[in-house]
Parts: sequence; structure tokens; C-alpha cells
Amino acid sequence: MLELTDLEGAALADVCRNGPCTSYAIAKNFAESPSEFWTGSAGSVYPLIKRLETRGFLRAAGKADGERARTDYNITANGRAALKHWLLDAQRAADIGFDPLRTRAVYLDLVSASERAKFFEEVQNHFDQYAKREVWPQSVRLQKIHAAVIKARKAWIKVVRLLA
Amino acid sequence: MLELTDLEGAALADVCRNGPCTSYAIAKNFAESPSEFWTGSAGSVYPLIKRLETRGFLRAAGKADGERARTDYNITANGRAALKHWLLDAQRAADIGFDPLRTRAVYLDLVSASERAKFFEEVQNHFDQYAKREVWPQSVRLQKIHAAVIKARKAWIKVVRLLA
DNA sequence: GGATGCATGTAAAATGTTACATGATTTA
DNA sequence: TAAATCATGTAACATTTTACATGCATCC
Repeated sequence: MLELTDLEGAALADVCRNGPCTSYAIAKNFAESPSEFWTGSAGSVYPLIKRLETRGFLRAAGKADGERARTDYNITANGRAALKHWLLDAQRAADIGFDPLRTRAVYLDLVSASERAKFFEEVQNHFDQYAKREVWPQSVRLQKIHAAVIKARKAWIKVVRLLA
Repeated sequence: MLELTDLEGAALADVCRNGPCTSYAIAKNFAESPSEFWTGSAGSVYPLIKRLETRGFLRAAGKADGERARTDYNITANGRAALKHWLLDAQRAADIGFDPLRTRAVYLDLVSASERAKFFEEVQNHFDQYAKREVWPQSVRLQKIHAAVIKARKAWIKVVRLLA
């Protein structure tokens, strides 16, 4: 089967773009990504890469002599097929996913107006801090996507604030 | 400790609003919610409610005589405190969470322009179907929130389409 | 009488987190 | 030479999903 979880898909896409590369490098990319949804911990990434190798989506590259011990992976033809299947899954992509603010918005009428006001003040501050962080300095394209993420979320916070 | 996961927080908020109610009813609310992030399966909800009871955030209500076997839960004072702590966690609420489209957008340059075009066409169709579904018919407030979710995501899909 | 809904749970499996553990190499 | 970074992994734990299992009540 070609089915991949979102973490697997993202990892596979990462190898496709940056490979050959080590599990360590992939984990680092997750850890440094602007999203905090995945930690990119060794405990998640190393077993995940092994799984992808077992399924034939990744292949360990031959190690160069005298080099320090490390395993570099490349994506295989089957891996490319699985990646495409995951990447172009429109049904999954249309899903609204998970948003901690949206989840809370539904219940914010359970607290007082002043508590809500204070809450949104703080959310705004945290988000401003987040928006200031520099991410993906290597790629103009990714910076543009990130700028769009920031802009869209800023507008969204504003809407929820007025609504909730 | 007052720490709650988002699923625990949402479940607790649900009991606070709709209680006394059964685990079954809470699970149903998750299953019927417009977000597909949590399935609201028995395997997740029943143990979760038990955990919240063990921690003293929920209390089983005395069952009425002659009634069919069921356990209704109420939120406790400690439960209210924990709920407030979760609900007003601004740092968590400011987090961008998980979005299957955003995750994919980062890698969409790995496929051709025509594949991208077809993908976005399909995403749009799936989302239009999703937007048509009637949700939360009981509450005007929740319907407003949902309408805002739809509107914001529509705009977001448009932006990603132009950008990716 | 059969289908649907209410109600409660468990078992196996998968996934992911935190924390632990080790050692080589590079940089300040 | 000490700290940081590269690199690989495991162990314990928690959470969640899918699937299974049961039985009562209500509606058509």
C-alpha cells in the first residue's frame, strides 16, 4: 500500500528534496520548522525512517570509506509514487485539521467577557512573538508561504476575537 | 496538576456545557463535530472520561431508579479550574496547530504545474462539499463560528493556490 | 420482527513523546 | 579543552485508532 501518515509523507518529501540525508537531518528539519505540531524527536523519526525503508520507500546509500558512521537515505521509485499519492491527496488536504484557537473558541462563552479580553490580548502577544521569528532562511519560496501563514492567522485571530 | 490535553479540555468543556451527560453523548459530539481531527471513538472517550473522573475533574451523578444502566457525569469545582486553565492557555491557543494543506504546500513544487492545478481543483471541490454540510443546528453562536471557519479557510486555500 | 439508536466497554495495534544513553567531530 | 553539534538509537509511557463484543430500548 501507498498510504502514508502526514508525518511519514512530510519526512519522505524531505528526503526527496534534500536527500541523500540522515535521519538526524530530517529530525532537525521537523524541530526547526515553524510548526510545533511535531517535535522531530529521535524517538519518532528514527523508527519512522526505518519503517519507510522496510516498506521500500527509502534506501540507505552506500557509505563512503573512512567517513564517520552515518546512514544516508535516498527516495526510491516506489517512494516517489507513495509521496505523490500523499502529497496530492485532495480530500485530506481539504480537511481543516487541528487549530487550538478554533477548538477553544467553541467554548469561550463559558468564561466572562473580561477573561476573554485578557485571553485574546495574550494570544495576540504570543502570536506577535511567533511571527517575529525568522524561519526557512534558505528558501524565498518557503518564506513566502510562511508569510502567508502568518497573515492568514493574524486575520483569523482577529475574526475569532470579534466573534467569541 | 491542572494540565489537560486538547481532547481532555474539549471533553471537559463539553460536560460543563451539556452535563450531566454520558460518555456516549460526549463521543457523539466529537464524532459529529465539523472537525475530523478526533474520531470520538469509544476507545478514546471512555478511558478519557475515566481518567478525568480519577483526577477529580468529573463526578458520576447518582443514577435514577428503574432507569436503564448509564453513567452521567458532572464537572466538579476542580474540573472547572482545570477547564479554565486549559481554555485560557493563550500560548497554546496562539500555536498554528496542524493543517494538512499547509503541510503539503511546502512540498508542492515537487510536482508539475498541471498536477498542482488538478490538485487544487479537487481540494476546492472537497471543501465546497464540506462547506455545504449543516453543523451545530442547535446553536446560532456555533454556526457563526463555523461560518467564519469556512470563510477563513476558503480564503486560505485561494492564497495557497496562488502561492504554491 | 428487524433496523436503528443508546450505552458501555475491551483488545490489539500504531504512533508519538520524554527521557536516557553513547560516542565522534568540530568550533570557540 | 570545553562546549556545541553531529549522529544513532532504545525504553517507558501515554494516547489514540480500529475493530470487536454485548445488551437494552425504541421505532417502523
